[in-house]
Amino acid sequence: MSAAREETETTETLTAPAEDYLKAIYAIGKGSGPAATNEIAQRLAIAPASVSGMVRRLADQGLLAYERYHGVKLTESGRRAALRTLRRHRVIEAYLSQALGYPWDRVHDEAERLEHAASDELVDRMAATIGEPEVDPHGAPIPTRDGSVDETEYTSLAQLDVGVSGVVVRVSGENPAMLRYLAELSILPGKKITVRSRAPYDGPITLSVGRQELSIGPALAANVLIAPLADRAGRRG
Amino acid sequence: MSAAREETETTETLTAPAEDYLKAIYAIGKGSGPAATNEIAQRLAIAPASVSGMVRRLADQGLLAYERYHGVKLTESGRRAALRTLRRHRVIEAYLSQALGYPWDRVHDEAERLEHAASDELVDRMAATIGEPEVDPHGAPIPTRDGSVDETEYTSLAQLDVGVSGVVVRVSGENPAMLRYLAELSILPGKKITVRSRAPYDGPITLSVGRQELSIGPALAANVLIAPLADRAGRRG
DNA sequence: GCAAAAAGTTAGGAGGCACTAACTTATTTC
DNA sequence: GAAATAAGTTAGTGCCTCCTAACTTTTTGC
Repeated sequence: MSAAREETETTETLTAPAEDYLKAIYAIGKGSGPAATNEIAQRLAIAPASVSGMVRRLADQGLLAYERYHGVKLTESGRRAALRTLRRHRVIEAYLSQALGYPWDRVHDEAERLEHAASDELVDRMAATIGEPEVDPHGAPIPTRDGSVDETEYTSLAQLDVGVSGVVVRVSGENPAMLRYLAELSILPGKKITVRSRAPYDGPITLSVGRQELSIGPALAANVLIAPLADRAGRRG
Repeated sequence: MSAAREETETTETLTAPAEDYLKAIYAIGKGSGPAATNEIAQRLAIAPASVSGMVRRLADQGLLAYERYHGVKLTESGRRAALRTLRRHRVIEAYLSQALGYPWDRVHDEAERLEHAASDELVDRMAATIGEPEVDPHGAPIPTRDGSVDETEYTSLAQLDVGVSGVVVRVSGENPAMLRYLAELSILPGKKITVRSRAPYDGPITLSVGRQELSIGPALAANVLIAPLADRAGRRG
C-alpha cells in the first residue's frame, strides 16, 4: 500500500538532469518496463547512490512510480516527458545532419545538449524544414508531437541466421568511433546485408554489403538492427 | 595591494549562469568599463546579494577583476568569453530568423537558451549556412570567431535633431511586444527615417518613415539606433 | 534455507546559485 | 564634515545534483 504521492503535475519545466533520467529510464524499460537503479546509474555515468535521491524527486513530481529496492517505472506523465525529450533529440539530430551537414558520428553529442534548450516550436520548425522526417540519422524513429512512437523491435545483425538477408534499419549506440567505422564499412541505414557465415564462440560474422564481403565482431553486430527480407535461405549457402 | 588570485585559466567550460554574468558585465561596461553590482543584479533579475558571491567565483576563475565595494571589470579572458557567448547568441538569432523563419520578436528568448548549449562548430556552421552575417536580426553586430566586434556607438532616435535623416541600424531591447510594435510602424533596421518634430518635456517625436508620418514616445525612440545621413536640414522645415 | 554476493539505500558532505536579513562602506547633501 | 541615503557585503538558508562510505535488503548459489 505504497502511498501514492501525487503532485499537482503542472507540467513544470524539467531540469536537464531530470530529462536525462527520464530518457534513460524510457530506454531501459522500452517505454513501459521497470528500470533498475544500477542500470540508470550506468547509463548516466553517475554513482548508484545518486540515482536513489533523484528518483525520489522525480517520483514526487509524479513522473515515476517508485518502490524502494524495486526499481522504477515511468508514469504516463513521465513517459510523455521522456518522449518529448526523445523527439527533440532525434529531430535535432536529423536537422543537424540534413540542414547543416553535420557528420553522423557527431550529431548525437550536439543534440544531447540542445535537446534541453530547444523549445517545442523550434523543434517543430526544424522538423518541418527538413520534411517531417520519421527517423533520425541512425535510423531511430522520431516520436510524433502527440507522443506516439514506432516501437517495433528489430533483430540485431548478431542474431541473424546465416543465409538471411535484410536491410539495415538502425544503428544503436552513439560512440563516434564506432559510427565512423560502420560508415567506412558502408553498414548504414538502408543498406542491404546478407549474413554469409558466423564463427562459433562469439566469433566474427561474415557478411556481404553491396558487392563487398567483410566480417565484424559480434559486439559491433549487436548494434546493427535489421529488417529481414523474405527469407530466401539456400539461394547460396 | 589586492592579491592577484589567478587560476590556471584553462578554458574550463563555463556554466550557463556564468556566461550570463559575463554577457551582462560586457553589456554594461561596453566591453571595457566597470560594472556596478546593482546594475548586474538588475540586468539578470536577481538580488544584488547574489551577485557578490557569483562575482567572487568568476574573479577566482580569472574572468573578472574585482575589488570589494568597487564593481568589477572583465579581464581579457573574461572579455573573450563574453564575446564568444555574444557571438553564439547573435549568430543563433540570425540563423533562426533567416533559416527557420522565426519571427524577430521571438528569436531573442530562444537564442538566450541555445547560446549555452550550442558548440562553436554548430555556430560556425549556422553562420556559414546563412552567409556569414555581420549583424543579427535587430542590427546588433556579430563578433567574429577571433573575438573582434564593431563597437561603434550610434545615436539614438531620441537624441536626433529635428530635420535630420538617418538609417535605422539597430533596435536595442528585446521586449517582444515592443519589437512587434516597431515592426508594425515599420521602424526596422535599414529603414530611412527623418525626424520631423520633437515636443518639449519628453514629449512625442514625430518622424517620417517611407511615406508615413508617425510619432512615438522618447522611451521607445531611445531604443532605435540611427546612422545619421548627410545632414540636409532645412530641406523641409 | 542460509551465507555470500549483488543491488539499493541512507548519511553526510560539497559546490553552484539563488534568497532574505542584517551589517558595512561609499556617496550625497546640507 | 556629519548625517542620511545608496550601494555593496556577509551570514545564514535552501534546493539541485553529485560524491563516498557505511548500512540494509534482495537475490543467488550451494
